[in-house]
Amino acid sequence: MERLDRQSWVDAGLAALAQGGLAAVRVELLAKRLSVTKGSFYWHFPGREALLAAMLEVWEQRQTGAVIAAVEAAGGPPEERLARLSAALSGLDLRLEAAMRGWGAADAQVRAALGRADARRCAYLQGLIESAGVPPEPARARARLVYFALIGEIASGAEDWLAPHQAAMALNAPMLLRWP
Amino acid sequence: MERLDRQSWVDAGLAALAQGGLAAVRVELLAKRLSVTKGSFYWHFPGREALLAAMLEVWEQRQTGAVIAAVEAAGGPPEERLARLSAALSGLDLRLEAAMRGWGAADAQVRAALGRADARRCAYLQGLIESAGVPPEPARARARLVYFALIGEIASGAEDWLAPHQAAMALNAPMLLRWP
DNA sequence: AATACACCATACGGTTGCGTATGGTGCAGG
DNA sequence: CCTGCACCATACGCAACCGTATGGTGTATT
Repeated sequence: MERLDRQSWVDAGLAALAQGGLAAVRVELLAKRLSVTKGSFYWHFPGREALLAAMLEVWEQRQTGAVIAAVEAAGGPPEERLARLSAALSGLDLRLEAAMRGWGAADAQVRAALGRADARRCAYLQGLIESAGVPPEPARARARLVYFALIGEIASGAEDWLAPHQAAMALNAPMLLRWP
Repeated sequence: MERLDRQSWVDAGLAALAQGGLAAVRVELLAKRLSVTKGSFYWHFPGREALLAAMLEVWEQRQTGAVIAAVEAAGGPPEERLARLSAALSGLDLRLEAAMRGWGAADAQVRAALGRADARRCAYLQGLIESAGVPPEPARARARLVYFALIGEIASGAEDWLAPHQAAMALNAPMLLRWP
């Protein structure tokens, strides 16, 4: 008889969110997934809202630096790191990232968290592009372009976006790091 | 006593979708918005699924060519049209576009429609970039970059994305249309 | 004027999911 | 051993929606 803790419910909630969106984050469904009943949930949380808040908090801590970590893990010079950005994304939970955007459409606090994450990631990419010799302002514009292109493809809903994205990225990377 | 037709329900459904996502497309809510009861709805449609199908169909007809039309409306040479792309987006229902992505996460038919729209719009942008002297393959990669960056910002949930996007676009347009 | 039909109101049943109340169970410390 | 607490099961009320069944109302037609 494995006992659960708060974190188990948060993880299950995030998994459900990633798979089926906010509508799939249902107390009774998660209980079934965890082989447990609602009684457990309402001991750990006062209600569904508390779970959602905890999920958002955990996501912000875990996933905010994810893109940054992915690029750094690739290593190498700027050209290589940027070109391999998409390749390094395989390890991330991209469905969760997409589901967060959908959630944000209906919740202002989620939108705020998304805005913070986007700002941090864009700032990092800007620094990366600057390190290739591009001045701050155009680097900022290019970072925005690269980052939101990635977000857009993740949110596009296509199943096979990764390979086309990598191909396009390989062709675009030289242009993005070139100056003037 | 204004009588309603099928189209009124479809429009109300799309408006609700744009505002609150798929979860906001509820028969009784739309009825209240239209100052009518469910009895009207179930006369025009066999059920909720039929409304959703009709909504998808209408969206695909109306919104597929929207980006293309927006760029063409801007007019001028390629540099200008691309730079003004974001400016011409003000007239579109971008919240609906974002909500469609969220809907697509849970419905394969919606994903298919989104894929068709994305392909058409990317192909048009590719042609635009090619007309500036860029060869097909890099033009294809750049079109993908520009288009999904737009989708990403629309789906980002931010309220004030338009101005930063326009600023970045103005800086990026010369780079995107330049060859080699 | 009577009828037919398009359109809508009303009232109901069924399902689903949230939240609550309360009782059960295993493991700790005394 | 037994008592207390952390954790869970069970059972229920409640509200929101979907869909159905059926009756009502205005307008056009003959």
